[in-house]
Amino acid sequence: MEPEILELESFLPYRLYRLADAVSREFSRIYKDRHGLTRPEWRTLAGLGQHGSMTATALGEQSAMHKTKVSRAVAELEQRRWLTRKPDEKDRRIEHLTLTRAGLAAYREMVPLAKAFERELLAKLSAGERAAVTEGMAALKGAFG
Amino acid sequence: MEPEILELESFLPYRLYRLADAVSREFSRIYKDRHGLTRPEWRTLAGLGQHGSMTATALGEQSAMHKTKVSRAVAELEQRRWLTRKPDEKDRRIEHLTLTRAGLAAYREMVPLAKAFERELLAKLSAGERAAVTEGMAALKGAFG
DNA sequence: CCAAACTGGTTTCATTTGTAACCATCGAAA
DNA sequence: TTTCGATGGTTACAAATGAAACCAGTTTGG
Repeated sequence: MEPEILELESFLPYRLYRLADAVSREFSRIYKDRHGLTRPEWRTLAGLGQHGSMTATALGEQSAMHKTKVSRAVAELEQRRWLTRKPDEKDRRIEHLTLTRAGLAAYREMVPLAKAFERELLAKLSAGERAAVTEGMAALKGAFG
Repeated sequence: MEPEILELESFLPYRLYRLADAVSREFSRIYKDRHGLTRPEWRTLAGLGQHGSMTATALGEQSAMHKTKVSRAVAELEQRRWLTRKPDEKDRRIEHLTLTRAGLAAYREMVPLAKAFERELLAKLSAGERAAVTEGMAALKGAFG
């Protein structure tokens, strides 16, 4: 019997990973080069900018990060004085995280850059291709739960 | 002026990364749980299984790995006696890597599992969705170079 | 022929990551 | 109330990673 061969280049998990990695790496220049942020730090900033105030657990859920990543990212952003922690009144295990003025400023500076990045990427696609991207990703996401 | 907000959940780089990570993590069980391989090791195995014999540099190009990753993966697989190195006759810097019988056996065992994984994932999609995935990924890949 | 530039590959070091253990606090049940 | 299991979050430790330095060996240009 013919030995089976797997063509890595067309193997879905590989292609998907490679693509995400390339896009992500390119995008990371926006927060890494500019402010020396790591990805978890960027996501933390993005989460808090978007929602105003969150707990570490909520951050982890929203942005799909392990709690240790969140913990370290928060610690770093706190060092920079980009966010502050406020203990919860009722439950003393919980801390509410909020961006400081400086953190908010950084966030506001980065949002347009992020949007421009996405826009420019999508602008290279035809309308049909954009639709395919949207549909394909939604389908995969759905298929995966 | 209204402060701009970025919705992380619908931000393309984030969604893409998250999806790839989920798929990749799930797939990794096949080589990690079964043989304790890392991703670079799996890719090395896959590359050699597919092409028969390659240099480290070629491996890196084919499977998008940094040369240090290749170097370490190769060293580990050599330890396991899953591959051997043969120096090039003409150019003594180069080594030709080939799977041993044991390496090939592991490869042959994993290929059907990998294919089944992909097949089952795609089976959850409609024909149209599958087409969308294919088109969308190709478009993004093209847009990115 | 020889120095300089380049290439294949490894090693070193600092950083990032994941797992598991951990500490404190809370909620429920006896 | 006391105890026990869950939860929010941090820390410790080991493994994975990336950047840059490094060591051959090879090519190129003078």
